[in-house]
Amino acid sequence: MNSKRAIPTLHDVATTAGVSTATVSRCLNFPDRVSPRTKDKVLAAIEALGYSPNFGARAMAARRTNTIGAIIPTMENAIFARGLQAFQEELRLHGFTMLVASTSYKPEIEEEQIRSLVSRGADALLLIGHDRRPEIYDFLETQGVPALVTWAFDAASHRTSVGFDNQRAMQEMATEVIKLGHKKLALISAETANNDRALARRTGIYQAMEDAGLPPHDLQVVETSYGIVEGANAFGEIMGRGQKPTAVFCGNDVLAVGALRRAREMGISVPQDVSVIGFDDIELAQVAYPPLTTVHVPHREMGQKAARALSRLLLEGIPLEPTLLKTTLVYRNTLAPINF
Amino acid sequence: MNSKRAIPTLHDVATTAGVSTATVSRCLNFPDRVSPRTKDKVLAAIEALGYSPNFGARAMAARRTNTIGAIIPTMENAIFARGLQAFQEELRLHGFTMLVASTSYKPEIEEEQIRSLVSRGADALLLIGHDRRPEIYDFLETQGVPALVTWAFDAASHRTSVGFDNQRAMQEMATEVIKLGHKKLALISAETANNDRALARRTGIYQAMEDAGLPPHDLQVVETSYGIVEGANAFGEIMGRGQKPTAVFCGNDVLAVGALRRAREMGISVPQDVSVIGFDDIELAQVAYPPLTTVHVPHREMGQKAARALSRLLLEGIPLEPTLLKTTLVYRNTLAPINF
DNA sequence: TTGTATGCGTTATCAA
DNA sequence: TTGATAACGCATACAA
Repeated sequence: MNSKRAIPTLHDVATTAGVSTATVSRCLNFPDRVSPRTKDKVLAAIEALGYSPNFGARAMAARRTNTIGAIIPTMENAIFARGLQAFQEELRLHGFTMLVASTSYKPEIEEEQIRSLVSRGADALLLIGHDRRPEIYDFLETQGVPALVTWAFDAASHRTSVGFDNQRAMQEMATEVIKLGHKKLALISAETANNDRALARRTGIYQAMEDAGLPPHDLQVVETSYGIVEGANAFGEIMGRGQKPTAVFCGNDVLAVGALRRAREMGISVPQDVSVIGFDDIELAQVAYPPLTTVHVPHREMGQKAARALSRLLLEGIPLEPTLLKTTLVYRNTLAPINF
Repeated sequence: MNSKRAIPTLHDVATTAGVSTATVSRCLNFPDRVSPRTKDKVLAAIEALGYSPNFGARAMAARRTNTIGAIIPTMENAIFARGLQAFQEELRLHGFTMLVASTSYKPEIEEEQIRSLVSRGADALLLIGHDRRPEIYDFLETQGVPALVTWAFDAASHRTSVGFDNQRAMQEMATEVIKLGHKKLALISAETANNDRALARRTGIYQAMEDAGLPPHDLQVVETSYGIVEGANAFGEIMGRGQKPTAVFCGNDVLAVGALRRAREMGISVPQDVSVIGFDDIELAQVAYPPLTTVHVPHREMGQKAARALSRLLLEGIPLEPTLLKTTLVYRNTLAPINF
């Protein structure tokens, strides 16, 4: 009649099953190194008591957790969802569990989350982009926690990454847009302060303009935080000015969808009056109206390869190696030649 | 010149600072119970060594983790994002950390995740909906882990929840739709098998039809898994049949957006030819074209209240109590009277 | 204010 | 195949 039974431990299971704790432990971790008879007894005891192993104790004794942490800027939209999903699925195949944390794009929070996951015993970490204080990398090193950067690829960085070339991807798109006759360009960018992807994408446009003999300085840039509403407002701001662009690049699809929405509200036709270009090719891009012309990022492939690389490192000691993935341009209905 | 320094522990910090481990521990947990002088020494040592507390050891010694687990069906879309964000923000205020896990709407995976989070020492759990095997609740009880159900409110259930009445919400909407003259109704539903929210929403429509003297049996129901594409296909299926409805309810906004897309592709005008109704009122609903008429769910409020309830339980021992939140109907542009 | 000593639940080494 | 036992890193009751 105890109103509060204690939480069952390995020891309780051992007692109930009439064996030693070592045997119970083996039963859980190396089932074949234990006789069928004992195994049955133990499993029965586990079931009867509702035993669940204590992760902390296990981690401490085994010195590993089979857990890999993923730290992403935001869960609020689908940008990272598909890639993470693939990451998790692949990890699972190798016996690892994923732990996610988000940072709201704030470096302080990211550091906090990194420490938190390391402290929780993450065997490795998945990070987005290269941009962070060197102290963090030092910390990870002294803690012996390998980290893999994704969503970006920077040959110059000595940090290994599995990602794509943000600059080049955007540059390709911009080059096409310029070929179509667009000269007056604008960009709705995510904040570039602590975001190397956003920065690289902007640089890509500059580069394309330069290559085409257009003065990069003419690019109208509006930086804004994330969200459909923010994209809409930025678009309104740009189109409310004297010098109206004929093509508006967006740092990602979410901002682009916001832009499309505001365009509709303002009575501006896309792509007749202005072209709008996204980035990422998330599901939203297909269902936007009009369907969005954008840069396709191989999110699933990225997540999967990242998971494989990390698993192989942890399981077989195979070092991480830089992997560059290809992006492609997806033409839908929001981009038209200038002499439409 | 060691290529591999060991990970610093409390003991290392103590040695470096020339104090005992107890003092270092206090320094971390009760900074004011230690003299400024020693505190400085200790903090310096921590900094110098790059020390980070071992969560597992700490959890084991302290018998709590200040961590609350949240288990949601999916992270792939924004349905749960806003609520979770609010949940996390509020938890943070009370000193708790949120751990998220997702289940892909699969009961087996949910059970696995529940065990995993409990084993990780979660002090409490946030769950979505009531629907799960009683064994799970028993397990949580023997483990002493309180769980709070959200996204649903069932007065009949003895499990405490902070949520809204899915059936009533949908019933209200359906009643309005019927008042507008619609008699031929259809529903694109999420799979109802292990989803009490989806089930309740469907029941709500049945109820409204019955109240209005319409035979519930006439409701055309298509169940589908989650996603914009799935919603589109379901809509196509419904509109391809002989008996075309004049109003199509959707189990959530994501499915509805898919329906809108397919309608456009099929040359069907919304709401002139057919009305489309969503559920949830996520950001997507506002930017859909046409903007979606839907049921607004107070996601942020729900997350916040859930966090408060759990914090108070854990911190002050105040028991959880059932909380019913109100939903509202949001009229945008996808619903029109039948004699349009 | 500080230190000592013990225990938390598990794994893993070593014997049996 | 099994059992005894020593870590693992930390918090805390108690003593100083």
